Amino acid sequence: MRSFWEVRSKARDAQTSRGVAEPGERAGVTAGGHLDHVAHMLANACIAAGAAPTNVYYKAPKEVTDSSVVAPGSISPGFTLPGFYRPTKMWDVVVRANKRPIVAIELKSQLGPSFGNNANNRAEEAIGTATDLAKAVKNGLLPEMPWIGYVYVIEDDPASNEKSSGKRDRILHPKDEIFNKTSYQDRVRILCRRLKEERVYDNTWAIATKRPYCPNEHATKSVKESTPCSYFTKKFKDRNHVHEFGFKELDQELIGYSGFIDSLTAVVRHHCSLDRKENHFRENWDPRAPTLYDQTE
DNA sequence: TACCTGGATGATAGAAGCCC
DNA sequence: GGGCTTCTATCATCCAGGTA
Repeated sequence: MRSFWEVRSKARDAQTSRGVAEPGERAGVTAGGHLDHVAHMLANACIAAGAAPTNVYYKAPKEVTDSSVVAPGSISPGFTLPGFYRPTKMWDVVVRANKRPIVAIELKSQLGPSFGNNANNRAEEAIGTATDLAKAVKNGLLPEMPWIGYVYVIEDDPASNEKSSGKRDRILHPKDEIFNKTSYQDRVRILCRRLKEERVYDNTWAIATKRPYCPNEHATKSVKESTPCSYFTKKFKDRNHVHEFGFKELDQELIGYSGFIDSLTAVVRHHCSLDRKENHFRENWDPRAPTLYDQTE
C-alpha cells in the first residue's frame, strides 16, 4: 500500500519535470503502475500456491528485477482474455494451467476528492467486466470460466468517510435502504460484498488507504512524513486534516485479504501440479516473498 | 519512426435536490 | 432564491503495444 502512494507521487513528479501538468490526481494515474505492487503480491501468492511462474501473467513493478514471469514493467499477451461485448480485455493478473486461464483478477483504485463523480462509473465497470467474461465463456471464446477476483482500493479520508443520505431522486421505485446514510467507503463495501455474494466475482477484496502526503505539496515531501494541511477547502475546511500513511480493510471477515488469498490459493492448488521436478522455475522461488502485512512498514 | 488502438481513471459540465 | 451537494454522462490525457 505504501508503494501504491510512492508510485503515484513519482509519476506526478516525473510529469512535472517534463513540463506536463494534468489537473488534480490525474498526473499520478495516467502514468500507470500504481497497482503493480498489488499485482506482484497476488502473483506471488499464486506461485506460492503452486502455479508455474511462467504461467502467471502480471505487470511487474519496474524495480522488481528478479521477476521470472515477464520483464519488469512490460506487458505480456497472457494478460488479455477475449470479451463478448468487446473484442478483448486486459486483466491485471492472469494465471494459466493446462493451456487455459484458471485465474483472472481485476484491480481498481479511486482517490478523492471527487468520489461522488466516479463511484457509479467504477461499479458499472466492475459489473460489466465480469458479465462480459462470463458471456465470452458461454459463447465458447474460452474453454471454461476462470476464478475471477476483484480488488478495490479507495482513499481513506474525510470525504470518503462522510455519511450521506444522498439526494432523494425523483424515481418511481425506492432505492435499496442499505444505501441510506452511507459513505463512499460504505458503498465500496456493499459493492464488493454483493459482487461476491451474487457470484458476479468468485471473491473480492476491499481496502481503504490513507494518503501519506499532501496533494498540494507531495512533489517535495517524503511519503514517510505526517503532514498537516488544508487539503479540503469547502466541506471539510474546518477540520484539522493530517496526512499519515495507513490502511484498513473495509470488511475483514467477508471481503478481506485472508479470505481472498485463501480462495485464490485453493483454486490454484486445485489446477496446478505441485511436482517440483518438472518446474525448475519453482526451485528458485523465494518463499519469503512479501505479503500485504509485510509491506505495512 | 510515426501513427493508431486499448486501457485506466480522474476531471468537467450540467441537471436536480436540499437547506437555510 | 441562492448556494451547496449529489449524481450522471461524457471527456481528457497519459502510457504501452502493435503495425505499417
